[in-house]
Amino acid sequence: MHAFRNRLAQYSDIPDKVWNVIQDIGTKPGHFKAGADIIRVGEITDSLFIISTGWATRFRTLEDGRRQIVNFMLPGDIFDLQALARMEADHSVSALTDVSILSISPQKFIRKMRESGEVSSAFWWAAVQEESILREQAVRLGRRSARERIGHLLLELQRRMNGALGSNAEQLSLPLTRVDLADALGLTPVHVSRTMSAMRSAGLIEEHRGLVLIRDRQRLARLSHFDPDYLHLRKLDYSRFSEDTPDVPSKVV
Amino acid sequence: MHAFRNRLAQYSDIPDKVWNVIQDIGTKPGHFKAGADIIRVGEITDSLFIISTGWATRFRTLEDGRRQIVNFMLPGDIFDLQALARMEADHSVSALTDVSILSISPQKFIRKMRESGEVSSAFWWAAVQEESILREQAVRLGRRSARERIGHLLLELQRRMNGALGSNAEQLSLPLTRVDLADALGLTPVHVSRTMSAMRSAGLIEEHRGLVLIRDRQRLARLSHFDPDYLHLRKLDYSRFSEDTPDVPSKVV
DNA sequence: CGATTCATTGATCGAGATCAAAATTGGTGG
DNA sequence: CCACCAATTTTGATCTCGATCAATGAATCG
Repeated sequence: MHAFRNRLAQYSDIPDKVWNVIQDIGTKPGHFKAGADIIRVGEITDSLFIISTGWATRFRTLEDGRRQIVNFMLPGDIFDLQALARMEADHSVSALTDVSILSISPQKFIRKMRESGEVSSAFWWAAVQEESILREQAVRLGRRSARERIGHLLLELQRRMNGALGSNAEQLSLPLTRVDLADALGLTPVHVSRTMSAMRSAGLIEEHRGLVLIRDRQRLARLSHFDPDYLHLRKLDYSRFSEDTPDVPSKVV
Repeated sequence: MHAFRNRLAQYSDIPDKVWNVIQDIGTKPGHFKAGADIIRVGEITDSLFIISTGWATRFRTLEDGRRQIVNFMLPGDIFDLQALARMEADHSVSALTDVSILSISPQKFIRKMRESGEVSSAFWWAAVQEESILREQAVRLGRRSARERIGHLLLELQRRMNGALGSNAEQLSLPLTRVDLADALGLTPVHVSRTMSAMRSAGLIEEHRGLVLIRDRQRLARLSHFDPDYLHLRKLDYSRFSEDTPDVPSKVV
C-alpha cells in the first residue's frame, strides 16, 4: 500500500523519512471507479495526487475521435506538478482500473518542499523520471517498429510495476485492452493483437487473463532495444536473479 | 536579444521585473557552433541554460543509428531544470545553428526561486509549457498523418518563434533540413520532401531558402488539427491581424 | 446461460519506406 | 564572377508494414 515509498526506495536511501514527511503534509484519500475521469480537459486542478493502487492514463483525444495515450500512471506515481501552476489542463487523465489516490494540497506541498531538501529532491527525481518516460514514449512512437514498441512498453511497465510493488517479478498484471495498447503505441488494436500473437509463438511472452509473463527477457530486451537507463533507477542487479548472463555485463537489461 | 523576456510577456504581466531578477542572478554567456553538443548522453550537467539566439535540439539516438528528435529549443527556452537533480543525461542536446546561451548556476537559481514567488511561477510556467509541448509531440507522432504532422509542427514553431521574437509574422525562419524534420516527425526525409512539395502546390506554404511562409493559416490549421491551447499562451488575438475571419471566432487559430 | 465486450483471424488496401538517380543549392577558392 | 564540390532536395519506381474492413471466437458478467 506504500507504493510511493517503494518507488522512492529505487532512488533514495531514506524512503521512510521522506514518506513520513509526505504523510505529515496531510493527504486526503480518494477513490475513482474504473473509467472515471480524474482530470478533465479545460479544468483547473487544484490538488496533487499520488496513486496508491490501480492504473490511470493520461491522454489527448482529437476532434475526430483518434486518441493518443501519453503515458500510464501506476501506483506511486505523482501528478500533476502542473497543478501548482493553476493552468487549464490540455489533456485528460482517467482511471483505467479502480484507482485509489492520496491528494495533497499544493500550498502544503510547497511549504514542505521548502523545509526539506531531501523531500524536494525526491519529488524532483520523480518529476525528472516522469519527463524521461515521456521522452522515451516519443522515441518509441517516432522511431520504433510495432514489435519494438510493444516489447519496449511491456518491459518498461514491468520495471515500473516492480518498482511500485517493491517486487522483482518476471510477470506483470496488465489491465489494458488491445485498444488501450494501440492508443498508447500509435497502432491499431488489430495489429497489436497480431504482433502479440507472434510474440507468444516466438516464446517471448505468455498471457493468461490480464497477466503477462516475460518468458525471455534477454531476447525481448534485445529485439525491442530496451535500455532502462531512462528510468533513472539505481542499478538493481537483475542479473543476480536470472539464469543467463547478459551479453553486456556492465549494463542491467 | 531578450528572447526570454519576450516569452514571459506571453504569460506574465511583469516580464521586465522577472527578467531583471534573472539578470541579477548572474548569468554567464556562452556560445556553441552549429552542430556542437551542448549536453552529451551520460554526462551530468551542472548548469541551467537559457537560449538567447539560435536553435538547439534534444534527441535520442538508437544503437542502429535511428534518431528521434524529441523537441526543438528556441530562443527564450530554458533547460535543463533536470540539471537541478544532478542526474545523468539520457539524451543529447546539440546546436542546430550557432547558438548563444546564458548559463545560470543551479544554486543561485534555487535561491532566487525561493525569494520570489513571481519568478518561480514564471519558471514553473515555462516548465509546464515545455512538458505540454512534449506531450503534443507524442500525439503528433502517434496519431497524425504525415501531412498533419508537418503542418502542425510548422504552426507550432511559428507560434513559438513569434513568442520568442515578440513578433507576429506569418513567416518563419526554419533552419532545419528535411532530415531534421524527418527525425522530429518520425518520417523519412524523402516523404517529408514530397509532402511539403504537395503543400506548396496546394498554396498552403511557400519556401525560400530557410524561410517558410504560411500562406493559408486557416486551411493549414484546419487540416493539421492545430489547436494552440497546449502552448498555454495568453490569448493573443491573431484574427485582428488577418483578413479572413476564423470559422470559430472564440478560438484563436 | 444469453449478451456484451474484447481478442483473433482473414483478405485486401494504402501511406509511407526504400533504393537509386538526377537536380538544386550553397559555399569556397581561384 | 565563375567553376567546382559537397550537401541537400527532388523525383521516380517499387515494396512493405501496418491499416482497414469484416467476420468469427473467446471471455466476462449480470
